[in-house]
Amino acid sequence: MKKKDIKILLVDDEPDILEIVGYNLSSEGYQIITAENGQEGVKKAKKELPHLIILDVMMPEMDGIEACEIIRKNPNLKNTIITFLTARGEDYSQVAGFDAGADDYITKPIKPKVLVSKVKALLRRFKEEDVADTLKVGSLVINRDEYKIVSKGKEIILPRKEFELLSLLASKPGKVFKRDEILDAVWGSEVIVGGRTIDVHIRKLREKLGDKSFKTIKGVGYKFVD
Amino acid sequence: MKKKDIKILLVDDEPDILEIVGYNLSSEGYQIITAENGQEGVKKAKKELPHLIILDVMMPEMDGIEACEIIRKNPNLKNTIITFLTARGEDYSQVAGFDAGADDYITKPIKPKVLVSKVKALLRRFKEEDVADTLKVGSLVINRDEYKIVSKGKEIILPRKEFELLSLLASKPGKVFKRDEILDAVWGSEVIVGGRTIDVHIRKLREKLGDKSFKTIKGVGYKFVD
DNA sequence: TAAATTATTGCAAAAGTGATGCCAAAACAG
DNA sequence: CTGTTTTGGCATCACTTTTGCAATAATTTA
Repeated sequence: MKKKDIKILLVDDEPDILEIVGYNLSSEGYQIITAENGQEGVKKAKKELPHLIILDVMMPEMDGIEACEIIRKNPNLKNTIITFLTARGEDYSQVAGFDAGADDYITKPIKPKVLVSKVKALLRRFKEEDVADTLKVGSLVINRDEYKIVSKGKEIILPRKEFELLSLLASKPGKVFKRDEILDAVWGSEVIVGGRTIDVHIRKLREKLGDKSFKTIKGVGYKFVD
Repeated sequence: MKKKDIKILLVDDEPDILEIVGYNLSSEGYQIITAENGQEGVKKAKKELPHLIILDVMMPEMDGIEACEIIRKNPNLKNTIITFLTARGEDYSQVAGFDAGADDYITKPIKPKVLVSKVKALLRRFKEEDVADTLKVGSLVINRDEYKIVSKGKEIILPRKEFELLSLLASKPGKVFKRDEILDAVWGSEVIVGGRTIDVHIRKLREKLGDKSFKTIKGVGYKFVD
């Protein structure tokens, strides 16, 4: 994974901090996303699935601790690195922070050099392959490595064929896949299966993920919409 | 083992000390972790498995001596180097410290140059291979060098194949390893073994480490979850 | 346009298939 | 000789596929 592909989410209510931290990290080549309070932070974390989150402890609306706890509960963010920003001497914050699931903390005042090297150190955990090969479509996250999907925050385990069918359809939301395209991709060109087989699998997916996600185009095939 | 991979845990209740020592060591390229009291120190030591721990003797909550004793009892930290920070002239501390299992001590006031060279000297003991090559996953610690694992505080000896299988699966918790990936990695691509061999080893691991840690994805492979 | 015909898809239950768990015993290695 | 690894044979269970029919939509015909 290249530096450019690494997303860092910055959450702080002070624009100055966002500015200085953001500047230093983006000039290192990282992709920076910012949020100005805990709620926005949580929202963006879920949406962007960043690799590292830097979270100010003291914030209006929702403080960093609470945000951290919420983020950690999301199965897609379980492995995201979270580090707190705390004023020096705020003992309490640090302990509570670790309890909430933080990986590290950075003390203010911030020294750019220290910050950057800390971030590098934290990200070093990720080897290239460690970054999950995930596909995100609407409220749906498909994780090919772990062979699981997360829909609306809930993990769902799918059998093999259903998983592959879903992966195919969700790979291009809106696109209509013809029945023989589906057969080719999921079942392979050699295998001969009856015509009703696809319907049945579509039906299973509809049961598990909701009716409206899969649309039938009569005489043609199916498509996935989010 | 590279410098960047060496973790040093700093435990001191004075932020200034953490600051100055941390700064000097991290600019030498070491990875620094800090804690502000003994309890937090012990917690982080267990979590991070640092290679060197610098421990202030006088601290609220839990003093350095006590922390040191606790740390030494943990099988995963048996070989960690522990050095005390003591005010000059505190003879008593030094003696008690060695009893508690410390390897060295550093006297305040701290001179950066002395500190850095002392740390280097202490770490020099480690030849590259000596640094325990451990992998920590949830309540499980895998020590590739010593060919043993520690699960929930208990040491478990595993036969070679079982150990390698576990290492592989635990190297990426959550990731599904396909049967042929497993065969390739554990048995090697030349060796041909029957299909039931993997099951049997998985079963052994389940017996020894608990059922729920290993999940079967039918038609795909296995994954480890913590 | 309405009704009838035909093609296409939805659905549920049943049957089929194959992968996995498990055991006991053989082969192997130290 | 002891503990580890591999194998083969079943039993089982989960997933896949089939099948037959109902429902729906498209097409034709009156």
